[in-house]
Amino acid sequence: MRLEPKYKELLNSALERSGQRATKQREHIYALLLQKRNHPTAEEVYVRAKEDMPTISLATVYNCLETLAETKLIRQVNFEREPTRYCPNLTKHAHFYCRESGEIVDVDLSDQLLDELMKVLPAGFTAKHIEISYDGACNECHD
Amino acid sequence: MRLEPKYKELLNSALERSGQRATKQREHIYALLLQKRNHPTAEEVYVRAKEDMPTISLATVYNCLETLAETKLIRQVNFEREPTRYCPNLTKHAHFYCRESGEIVDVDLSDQLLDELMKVLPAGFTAKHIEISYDGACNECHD
DNA sequence: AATTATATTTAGAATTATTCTAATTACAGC
DNA sequence: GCTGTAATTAGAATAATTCTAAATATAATT
Repeated sequence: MRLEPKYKELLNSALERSGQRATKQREHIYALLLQKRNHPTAEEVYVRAKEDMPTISLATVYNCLETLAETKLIRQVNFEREPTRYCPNLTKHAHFYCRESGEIVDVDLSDQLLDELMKVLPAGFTAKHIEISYDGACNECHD
Repeated sequence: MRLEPKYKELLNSALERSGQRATKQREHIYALLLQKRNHPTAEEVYVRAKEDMPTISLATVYNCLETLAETKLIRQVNFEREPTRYCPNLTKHAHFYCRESGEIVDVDLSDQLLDELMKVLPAGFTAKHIEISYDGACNECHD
């Protein structure tokens, strides 16, 4: 698993900015999220991480994911109370959860649409973030 | 705690439709959600329910909330992995979570806006439901 | 109204994702 | 190469929720 220079830069500067160290584990987990972008759970990340780094622990996986999320390199994705999933796509997007296949797909959102969503807030309310989740059937699972 | 006839009707027909029985506990929990619409957690519902019905159990509270959600009389509301909250507002709306006060406020959504949100889905995708959550500061908590 | 069948409630145990703890290891600056 | 701090690790702890099996309530039938 190679972490492209571009992302290595991103990781290093994000960690430095928040006063945290660059470690093998953090790099490995970041690389693996970037390489296969299928919104894995912590458990799934753990399984994948062990392939190349057999001594890594589940606690470390949680710690690394937490650090990456804190430094805004990845996003946490939640559907109801299912295990949290992780997403390295930093563009503005929503998530579509297919009830058939269980797959999660990114849905791009325009600034304009996000703007409209902000405008419907009552007076005096200011949102730092909007989270949008669709659920239904994806193109492969025609219902 | 009185359940208005209108809502008693709603409850009874929803339960009947799904082949479930009308019980004191279900009615009580539904009434209490309608009476104070502050998006309580199951634990909070439990505390409130015991005031008038001291022998009710937490498991029953969970069961009743589940039944009410299943029959679409209430909605489950989730923020990240915090405890699920319950909401008897059946109009199309999003939720605003104030990080300061912890309060959750309903935000009405127009059909038009929901339509636009549906339109940004990739071809072949059909959503049964869209869940929208804002988080930031409410009017009382000017940051 | 009594009988029966099924659904619901209940208390407590079990589960599951996640966080915490304390000891060990790694890293950065001197 | 030391020294101090941060990160990793294994395993225990936590917290929300679900499950289990027995007791009770409700509805349907006689």
